[in-house]
Amino acid sequence: MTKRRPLPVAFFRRPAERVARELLGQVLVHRIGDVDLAVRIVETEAYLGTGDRASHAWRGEPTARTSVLFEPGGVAYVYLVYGLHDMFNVVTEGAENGSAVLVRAGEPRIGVERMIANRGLEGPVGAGVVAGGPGKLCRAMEITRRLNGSPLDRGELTICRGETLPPHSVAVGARVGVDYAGAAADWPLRFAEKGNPHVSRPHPWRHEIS
DNA sequence: CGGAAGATCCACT
DNA sequence: GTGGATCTTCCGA
Repeated sequence: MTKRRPLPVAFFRRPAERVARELLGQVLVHRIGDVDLAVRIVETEAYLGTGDRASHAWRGEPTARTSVLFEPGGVAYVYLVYGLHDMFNVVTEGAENGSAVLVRAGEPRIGVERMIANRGLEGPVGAGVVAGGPGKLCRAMEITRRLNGSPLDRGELTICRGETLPPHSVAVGARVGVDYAGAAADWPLRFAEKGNPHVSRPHPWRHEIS
């Protein structure tokens, strides 16, 4: 029941780093029947695919799990980590390199009570508790592997036009939880809205443009 | 075909 | 700050 316009696929068919940065401030909407759940995206990470040891697609060849990473940008890549948590990503660029953007945190906007219930909590809750983390966001938004490969410019799960953050509002740092990735672990591919309390965790931001 | 490791979260010390 | 939960995926043999 949200009157918003989904971003066109052209938005996603650009370099992952650019998409990750510009996804901040946009709105992720999950329409379930006639009910909407929505969060404003406040934290993302780019995964470059081929050659990026932190990426599931770093070898450059699709596998059973990663086949949707090698589809043209604009579809969802949802997978399970640690046997417990779903992770929601947006596939970017063309079909060549398997790049994607992980959505790490959102600011609850629509359907907040339902999201709180989905997380097994009772309101009111503090900032970042409901969707401040990739696993928490998926749980709150009812995003599961069922939506793997789903288009994001139409249908049940969409990313809609919100706002575009000015450069001075964006913090940049190293990606979280990828220590195994060698040199790629230090690449500055994590983006967040500067100072937003819903961001998943404090981190030594590498460039805080003020 | 076995096993190691994982883009996390939560409870507990 | 540390450890356990939980299970799929993928590599190497």
